[in-house]
Amino acid sequence: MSDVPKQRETGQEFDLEGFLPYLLNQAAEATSRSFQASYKAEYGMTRTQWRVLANLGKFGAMTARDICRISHIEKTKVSRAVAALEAEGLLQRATSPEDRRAEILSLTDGGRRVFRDLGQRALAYDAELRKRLGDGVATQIDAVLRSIAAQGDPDVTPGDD
Amino acid sequence: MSDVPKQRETGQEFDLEGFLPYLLNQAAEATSRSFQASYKAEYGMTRTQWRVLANLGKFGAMTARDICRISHIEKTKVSRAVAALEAEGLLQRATSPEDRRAEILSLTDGGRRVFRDLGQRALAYDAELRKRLGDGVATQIDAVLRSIAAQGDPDVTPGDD
DNA sequence: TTGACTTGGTTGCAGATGCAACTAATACTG
DNA sequence: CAGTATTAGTTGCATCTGCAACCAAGTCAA
Repeated sequence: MSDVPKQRETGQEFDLEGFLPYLLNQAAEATSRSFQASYKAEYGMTRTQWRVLANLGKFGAMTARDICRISHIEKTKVSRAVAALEAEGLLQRATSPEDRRAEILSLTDGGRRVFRDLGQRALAYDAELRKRLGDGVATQIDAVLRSIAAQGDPDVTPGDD
Repeated sequence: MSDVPKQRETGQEFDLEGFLPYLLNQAAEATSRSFQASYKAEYGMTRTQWRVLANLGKFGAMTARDICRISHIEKTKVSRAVAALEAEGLLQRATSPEDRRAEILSLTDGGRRVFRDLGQRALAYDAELRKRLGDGVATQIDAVLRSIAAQGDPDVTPGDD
């Protein structure tokens, strides 16, 4: 950690604008932010809430823990998002019969309705974005991003979303 | 805003895992987080602080406003990061002679030292990541991400980092 | 010069987050 | 079955962030 293998200062200089974490963040923020308007303005939802809802909408009922695993969102965040969504009547909890610690989460009818609405918007937004990027890129980008997300750093704790 | 053009529910279903904002966030968080250890553990710096420092290190003295323009980080965030970095003795301010509202920011020797150190680590981290991605991808990804960051959404406010 | 408007930066405040500590239910192990 | 270690979720607390309101210096125009 502290034994940087004697890099000559004259080696190469750091270029912020070519630094992947930086570029990824810029791109991620730009897109998330612009789509954010959809769930924030109309439903007063948080990014995390939208994601939790999206996961439940997409994969069906499951526990908070499953959501953490699938989405890599930290459990605290999920916990609070679930509480908020429940308060809004968008999702329900049911103690798992097999493990009374776990709660099976599922969307209510209202939740599903919101999911359908936002899902359609997301689809439209995504399509538009990909169209601008061009087919060639659009088809490759997913795999690349998934790969980066997975590798990020091999030897580091799970982290969150 | 509320006139979703009659999308048949039966059209196509929303696939969270193919949603660019989602994928980008996963990738961005994964990389940023893992690199975060470098500046957080050793220098107790924040992501924003690291970015401000990186910008100053890379582009030299400039005003907070310039940093906002270049990095798209929101001005409040920059303001606080600058205050923190100054408190740590990593940067200095000097009232601009031409415009006394503006402050020319520049790294101190200590700041430059930290920049060199973190810059080298960033370089190493980035190189490793790109190596794993493979040359083909690595050379294209930058342009794509920049394009996404720029387009994100054409008609939306500047936003932040 | 005066008064209205813009611009560089800071601050107040209400959220949103991360991390560690904590509760409750389970799973092991002898 | 007791006793300890795990695991699902929640909560306290100390930041970090976003947005709007707010100064102070500048600009512009009458």
